Amino acid sequence: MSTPESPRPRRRDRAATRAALLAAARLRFARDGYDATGVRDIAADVGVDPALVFRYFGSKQRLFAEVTAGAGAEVAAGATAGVGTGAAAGAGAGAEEAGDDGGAADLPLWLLRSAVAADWSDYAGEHPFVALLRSSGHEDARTQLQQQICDSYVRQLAAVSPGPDRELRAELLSAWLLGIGVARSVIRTPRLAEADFAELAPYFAEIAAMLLNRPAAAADNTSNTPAAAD
Amino acid sequence: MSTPESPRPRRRDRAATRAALLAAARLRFARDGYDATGVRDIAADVGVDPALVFRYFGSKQRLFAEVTAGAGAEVAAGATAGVGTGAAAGAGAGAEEAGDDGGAADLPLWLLRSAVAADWSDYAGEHPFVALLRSSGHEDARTQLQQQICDSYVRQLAAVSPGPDRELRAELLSAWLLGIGVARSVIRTPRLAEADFAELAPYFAEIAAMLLNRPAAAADNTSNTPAAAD
DNA sequence: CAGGAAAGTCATCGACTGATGACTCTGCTG
DNA sequence: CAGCAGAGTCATCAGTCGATGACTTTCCTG
Repeated sequence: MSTPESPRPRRRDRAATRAALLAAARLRFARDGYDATGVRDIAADVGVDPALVFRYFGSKQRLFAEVTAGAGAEVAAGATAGVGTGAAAGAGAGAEEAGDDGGAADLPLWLLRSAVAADWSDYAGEHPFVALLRSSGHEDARTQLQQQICDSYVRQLAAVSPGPDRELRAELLSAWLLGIGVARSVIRTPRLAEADFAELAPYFAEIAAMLLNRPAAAADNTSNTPAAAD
Repeated sequence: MSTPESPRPRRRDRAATRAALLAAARLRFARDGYDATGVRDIAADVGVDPALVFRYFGSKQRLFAEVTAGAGAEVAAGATAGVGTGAAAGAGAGAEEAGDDGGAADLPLWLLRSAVAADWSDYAGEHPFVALLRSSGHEDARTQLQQQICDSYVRQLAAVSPGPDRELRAELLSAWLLGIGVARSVIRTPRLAEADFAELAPYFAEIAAMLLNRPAAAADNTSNTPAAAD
């Protein structure tokens, strides 16, 4: 339904057909998840016979692996090169001229924008990580997800964070980014689902700075922290 | 594998068999998701014929609906009655004597403990929300998830938060809780997956207090301001 | 134009899914 | 003991899934 089929019988082109199948699979997997996506659906989107999927990719699993590898590469490329350049980010929000003072301090905001405002129309409108989460029942998806999140989010956030426990704090912030994506597009929490980048940025920037820059927060508020644990 | 089958042919008891099927389904759905769970699997766990599932629940969908309704009720009951009483929370961490100072200020920490330290062994060891997320491909699951999260998390967090935008801030905190659960059990981020409640509580308490108590943070820092904290 | 490599199609397989209805067996009651 | 209501089982259906291999059609090349 997404790809309008042309009346012409589609000129034979191995590379183009393969790419079209890959794009259709990317969209389907992102929107419906691995299990709910059938090989016949993907082929129907492109307008070819389902057998071509196996001809070009070997199996549904391998097609999925190729899709997720591409998604991971795309996110990783953006995360490493995006900060400071501001490339490939402008979608809905208007605030694009982020101060290019240092770059490192902008990383959390750049990740937030990538999560809520970037153009992920190739992935059913969601950040690839959230889309990949739909297929988390499969080992391949989880492995890719863990590796890509650690590489793209945690490692870089930890790199701009001083003090001990900086990995834990980086993972906490990564978890927040992920949770925001899930809440917006999967659960559709009313207020958050319609918020744009400009509305979330102040809160996120303040807390990200606090979390990343402060090694060990105030440990005195033991109102109900387990004091006798250790 | 989870339910040890007794060698005796299982005395006939409609209520007990129904309850056993429900428990087995809860575990399977939580661990593997709706699609990956077969009616035959559930019946095999209990040791009865798959046809009994349809006899007692009508369809797989209705069985799933009953499971999720129970999960939602369990979470909601804990969220409404748990703060101040500290009931049904002690699992891994030993501290149960929550400071009964006010109750409202403890809500975020209570939710965190419920997410990372409560005994959810009936749900494959994960918070029901995270478990339910595995079946998010189905409308029923998403509806339940949205309703329960709004009722159990957002509404109560917004109730203890002053000022404008308190719903958005409550949803942001709810998203963080959700993201922490996903990162810990689905993605298995290394540092966060092994952290316990005591390790996370200081960070979470500080940021939750900041997010909930401050109506609108500094709105000028769209780029980066770690300075205008307090 | 002739031929062949390759792009694409067709029919079909075997396994598995949720679901149905007729059946058997158990255990309580009179 | 007889009988009956109902708990549990069996065989089976219709549909879908991923996957395979033989087939047909296209298009480039000589």
